[in-house]
Amino acid sequence: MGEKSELKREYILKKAKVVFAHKGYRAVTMKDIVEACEISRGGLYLYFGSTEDIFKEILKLELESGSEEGSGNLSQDASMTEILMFFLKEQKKMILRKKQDITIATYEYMFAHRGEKDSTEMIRTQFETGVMVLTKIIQEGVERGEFYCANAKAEANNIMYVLEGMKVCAKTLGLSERKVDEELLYLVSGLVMEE
Amino acid sequence: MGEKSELKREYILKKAKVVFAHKGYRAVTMKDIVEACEISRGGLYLYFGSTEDIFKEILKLELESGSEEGSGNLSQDASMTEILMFFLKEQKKMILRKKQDITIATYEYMFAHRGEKDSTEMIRTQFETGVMVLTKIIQEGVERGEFYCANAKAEANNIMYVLEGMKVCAKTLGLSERKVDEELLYLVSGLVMEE
Amino acid sequence: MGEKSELKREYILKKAKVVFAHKGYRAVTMKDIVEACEISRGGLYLYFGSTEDIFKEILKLELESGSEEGSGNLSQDASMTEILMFFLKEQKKMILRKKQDITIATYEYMFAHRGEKDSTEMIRTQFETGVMVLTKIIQEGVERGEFYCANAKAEANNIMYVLEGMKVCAKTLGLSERKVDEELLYLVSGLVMEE
Amino acid sequence: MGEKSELKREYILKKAKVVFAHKGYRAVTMKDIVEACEISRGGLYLYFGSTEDIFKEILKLELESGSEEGSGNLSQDASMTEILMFFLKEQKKMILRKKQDITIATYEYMFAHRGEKDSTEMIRTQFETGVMVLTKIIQEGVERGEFYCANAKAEANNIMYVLEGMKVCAKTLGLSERKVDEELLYLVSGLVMEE
DNA sequence: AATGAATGAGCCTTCATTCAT
DNA sequence: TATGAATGAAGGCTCATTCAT
Repeated sequence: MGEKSELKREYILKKAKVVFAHKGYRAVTMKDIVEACEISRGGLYLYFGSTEDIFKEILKLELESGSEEGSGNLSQDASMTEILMFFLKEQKKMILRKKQDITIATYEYMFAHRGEKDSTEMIRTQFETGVMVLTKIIQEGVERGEFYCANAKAEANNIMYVLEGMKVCAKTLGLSERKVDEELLYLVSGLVMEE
Repeated sequence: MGEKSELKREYILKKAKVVFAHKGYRAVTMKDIVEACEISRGGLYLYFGSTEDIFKEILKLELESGSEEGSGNLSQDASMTEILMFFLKEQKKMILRKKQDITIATYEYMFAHRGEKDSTEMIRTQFETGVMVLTKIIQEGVERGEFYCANAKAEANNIMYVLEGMKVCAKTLGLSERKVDEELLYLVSGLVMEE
Repeated sequence: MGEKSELKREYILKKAKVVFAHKGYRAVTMKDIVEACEISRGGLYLYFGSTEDIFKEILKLELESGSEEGSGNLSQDASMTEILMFFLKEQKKMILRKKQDITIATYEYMFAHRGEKDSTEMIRTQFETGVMVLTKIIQEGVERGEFYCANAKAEANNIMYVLEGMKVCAKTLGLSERKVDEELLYLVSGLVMEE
Repeated sequence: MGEKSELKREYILKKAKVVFAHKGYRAVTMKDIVEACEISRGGLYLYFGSTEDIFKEILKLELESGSEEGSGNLSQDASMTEILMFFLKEQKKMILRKKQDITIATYEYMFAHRGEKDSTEMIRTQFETGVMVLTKIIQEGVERGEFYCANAKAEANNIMYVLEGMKVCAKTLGLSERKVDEELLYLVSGLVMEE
């Protein structure tokens, strides 16, 4: 597979992502993707064998790009509160995002493949990474005297569950930006020293 | 449709619930349910017109039965801590339940019908009821001097998001009983006075 | 079968006729008729074994009632022109009739059973009766010097074909009352002496 | 869809026409056509979405081919009587035709879609064209002194109704060639001067 | 690499007909 | 007589997947 095919793969994934964002995971058919890509049925099969294959790939790219973002843009002498706020702001974006949002498809994918270790591995890793990052932030904050927290790890887990809860609520019940802000504020206010 | 058919309706719902618990919402076909019920194709259509109809009914019964449970079994002089623990223990059961568990199907149903107000109404109500109940418990606990909490409503919301987060994690990433216990303990420990 | 059942038969036929008038012949199902009659499925089968049975019966009654009408209401010293006009006016009613009109159903029935001698017998008889009646009218008119016609039988046939043609056109292409009047007038004007 | 598929479309239409000729319009199922064509169910749906689509197409072709025929084959110095006879002979063919005859299907189609303007448009046009052609023939015949007719338009309409009447009688009651000949002869004899 | 026609399995839905009550 | 639940056949439609070109 030369460069050219690699470009086509990416093209397909880009178009397919839109489809998954619209229709979720289970409802998407190879036909949907073929139509979105405006290529032939056979053509698609040269690159991907099933909607599952395609979605896995999209999900992988999504998670990779996600982990890259988290890093940059913060001046090195930022306070831990600032860093925490930044982390939460990123999460807020994901919770409220509408365009190119494959959250629902991802949940459906995981429901469909629950029990298959390697299908959910990526997501589990992402969650655990979140816990780790938060733990570090909180610990550092405590050490610097910015935060008060008796158990950083537990608090980190707690925050991650809250975020996950809001994510799923946003996609099912709907969630206003105000509600998200209130909740995130509450989380932070539980940590910072003035408590 | 007399008494007899009412029994059959219930029979179908019972069998169908097992199917939805196994396969989620979208993957379930009328054929699946016909086979689970060991009745004829046409026979099923006498009672329900689609998997959606059937699932809606199951969901309604589920939520109704859920709201009935919450009430009883607590002596009237129970401490608010005991009442909170009871509430959380019920939630824990739902988070970890394996048999007859239509959690995944319910999420899929909501994804499939997001945006349709009346389809998600029941669930939204349930969530809001949870918030209200928790708020009352916390307020009463604060008044009695059992709990410390500056903002009962916000804390109640926070707890509900955590519970939702754990519910969805349990169905996707998997969640051990120990993890759930740890988290619930952490939630309670954040409220009780010794803090 | 007592009186009571006879009444029920008639009730069913009355209700079924409305259904056939609405939906034609082929599209009508036993279910349609059951619903129109507001009786049970099994109940209908006690009286009729199929939509064909029912329609045959309706058609028989229709044709019988039709032949009764033709007779009355003309003073015995009416001119042949008047009698012819009366005949054509009756035909016109049938061509333009909208309510309780089973013309389309009848055509569909005959198409479905073409080749079965006894199914179409009634209709053939009706047509031939029409030819005979017209022939008599014309002959008598010629004898009385009211009409001019070299071949009464051929003219009668001709008129019957025109009527049949207008009937089918009315049900397919649509036909205004004016058009029918023009055509009937043309037919009569071809007969009366002033030609 | 290239040339090849166009061939297949035509192949399907050819086979389907036989089915419609045999079974009429309403009774024909996609399965019938699939079997007549010896292709797969899905294969048929690549070309046509319903029996209605297929029949519409067949009808269109039928009417187009019909209008082409009428033209040629008459020497330019033919008498109007000859031209009229030719026209009627063509009609006679259509009235008595047995093979590839979709007359019944066409009536059923119109009954099923009565009231839908564009579904019946083609047929209405055909009828009106018939009237126009006949009117011209008669007028010309009168001018040349071959025919006697006080009202060409009315006579043309009259003839068209007769033809329609015979067509529908042929498909319902049955009509012998002799009967048709008698009637057509009577029509002509009513026009030519010797009257 | 790419096309898109073709296949056949599978689900949805409706109906005529039966039968226990 | 009358009911209406139940059955199973039949037809509609869509989709994943293959394959000749």
